[in-house]
Amino acid sequence: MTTVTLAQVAGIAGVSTATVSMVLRNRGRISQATRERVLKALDESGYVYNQTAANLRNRSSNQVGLLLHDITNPFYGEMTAGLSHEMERHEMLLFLANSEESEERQQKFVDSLMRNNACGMVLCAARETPQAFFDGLKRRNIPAIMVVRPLNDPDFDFVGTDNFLGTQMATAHLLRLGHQHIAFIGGSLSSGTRSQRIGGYTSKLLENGISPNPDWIVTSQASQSDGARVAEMLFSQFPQITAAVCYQDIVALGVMQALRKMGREVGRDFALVGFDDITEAALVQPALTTVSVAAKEIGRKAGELLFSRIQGNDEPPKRIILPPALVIRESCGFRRG
Amino acid sequence: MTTVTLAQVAGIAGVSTATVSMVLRNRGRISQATRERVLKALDESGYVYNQTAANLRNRSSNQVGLLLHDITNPFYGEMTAGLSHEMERHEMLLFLANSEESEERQQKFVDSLMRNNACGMVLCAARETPQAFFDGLKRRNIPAIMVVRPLNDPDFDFVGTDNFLGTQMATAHLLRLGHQHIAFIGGSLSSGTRSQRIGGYTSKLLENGISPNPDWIVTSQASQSDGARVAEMLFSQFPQITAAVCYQDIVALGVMQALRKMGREVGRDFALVGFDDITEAALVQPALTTVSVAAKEIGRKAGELLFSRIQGNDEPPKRIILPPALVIRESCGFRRG
DNA sequence: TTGTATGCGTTATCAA
DNA sequence: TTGATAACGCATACAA
Repeated sequence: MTTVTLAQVAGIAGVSTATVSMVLRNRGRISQATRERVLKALDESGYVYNQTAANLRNRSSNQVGLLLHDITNPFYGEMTAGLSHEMERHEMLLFLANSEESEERQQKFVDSLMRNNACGMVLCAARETPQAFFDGLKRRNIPAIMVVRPLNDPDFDFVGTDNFLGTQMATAHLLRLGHQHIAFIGGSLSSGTRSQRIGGYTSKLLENGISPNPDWIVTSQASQSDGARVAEMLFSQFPQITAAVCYQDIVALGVMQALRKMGREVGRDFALVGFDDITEAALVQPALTTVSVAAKEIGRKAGELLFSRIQGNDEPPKRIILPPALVIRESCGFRRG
Repeated sequence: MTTVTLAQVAGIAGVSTATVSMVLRNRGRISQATRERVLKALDESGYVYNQTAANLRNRSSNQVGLLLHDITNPFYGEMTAGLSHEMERHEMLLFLANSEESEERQQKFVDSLMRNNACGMVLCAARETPQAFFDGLKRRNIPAIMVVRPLNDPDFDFVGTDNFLGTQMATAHLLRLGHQHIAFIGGSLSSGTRSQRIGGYTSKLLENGISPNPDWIVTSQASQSDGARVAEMLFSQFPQITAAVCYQDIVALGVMQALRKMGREVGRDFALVGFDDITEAALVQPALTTVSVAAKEIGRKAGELLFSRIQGNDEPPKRIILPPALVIRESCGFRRG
């Protein structure tokens, strides 16, 4: 399979490379006759456009990067689908990398993007990413959109959800149903997202004259099993708790498991709200009431914004905060006495 | 941010571009003195290697593509993580695209990969992909590994799981527990994966002197609700059925629902086995016995194989079939009378 | 409307 | 051990 070049096509069509190039990109004025001749030669030769050469010549590219910390998390799967769809619309290619929360892998990916002349990126940075990483990014002067994980640095565009409002809605829902003893379960101490979610939870409690009990706010890893473990400890120590707002759906699923094991029935003896609205939330029994954050939409919006930046949009950094929605299913049951 | 080139670095170091290039890639013999001088210049200048130019010059690239039909499916998320990890080990970049089962999007992605001079790809093709697509791929003569969805074309490498063995194991398990009336529920008629799974089921029945009953093999969409619908019809017509092998866990969950509604208790009156080992399988009550497929491992193996092909390995096409594992939980109960 | 010639940033071949 | 220089395949001034 020898590679066919513009020059060879030009040879076949009996024109110059400039002409072929112009036909290819619909630029300049080409007579109908030669255009057809070129098109024919293009077709016959089995020519494949060499984007690499064009990129080098143009000092540009049509490749963007997406850095995630955990692609196996269904939430990010959804988000990726949204971004991917948006990028395809603009004929751009998407590089994917999974940092697995490693700062080193993350840095390697970004360096690789730079070497490959990517024209932009969407990042959900690893948890303990040092500021130096972001400073480096700014120096590079390449469009970069941060997603999902809240970031202090005001110099970056950001697309995410309103975590604070989300848990406010969840907590309000539980309060409306008559619950007074509401726990908050999940997330890790160093998570900014978690801070915001706890903020929504505590503020709504206080609004209703309930002072939050620090013992009822517990951390957990992002897994079902750890959610179960943590919940079991919590509920055996504080049996008076009748409801919980969970940091994530995955954790909520674990909490469900623990409650069942302890002989308590979710939806009757206990009310549970999750966060994320992953697919499983609708599938478990009882179906999980949760806060939906439109992961796909985050991806789409990030893609849209990134594309506009690549096109040269130099407005000041934006923060796009998508409103969450409470999806009421069965895990909170009905109003209590 | 003006881009620094090799030539500029060479200028600073007072050497030629050839020398800088050699230092950069540790090729040729360079004296310690000049090497250090070049390294220093490289560092001071903030030089960024231009992979695009190198690729053009070398007629090569370090970019591979991954085509999926549904990245939001957690199974493919896992697989992607496995592949991504493997690619990173080899300093390769991974392009991702989501066909959403559209043949057109799929073709566009592959074309785009060709234009961008990708050096290989991993594909899980859309369901109704015409043979022409695969033929086109072969003509391109670019390493392509097929994954997960079984393919008839023997010219491609394939990595997937042993669907046949999986349902054999599931069926054998039910037979061991004393069941004689075993149904097969789920999957769509056009699915090759389903054919294999049905093969495992029927062959194991026959091995045990039971002739499969076509009426007990029913299709279903990949949703809980359709699984429930289909199961209800089946069981009300054939109440003698005491066990079922399901095409997918999602379907099995629906079957559970139907059984419950009909007053039959899974794990006591009925034995159920799923396929996939999705997260919910461990969660439902009773927990679902299922066939587990190592998605991450499929990704890893596909990456390994792809890399070897890129390196020039031209052995005949391989079929890597990873063994599934039966995960025994509670949905089959214990041995029957 | 079309052709000529040059450069994008590397690498590799040859000389020196 | 190092330097000059010609590709790699395309795009675009500029000339014709």
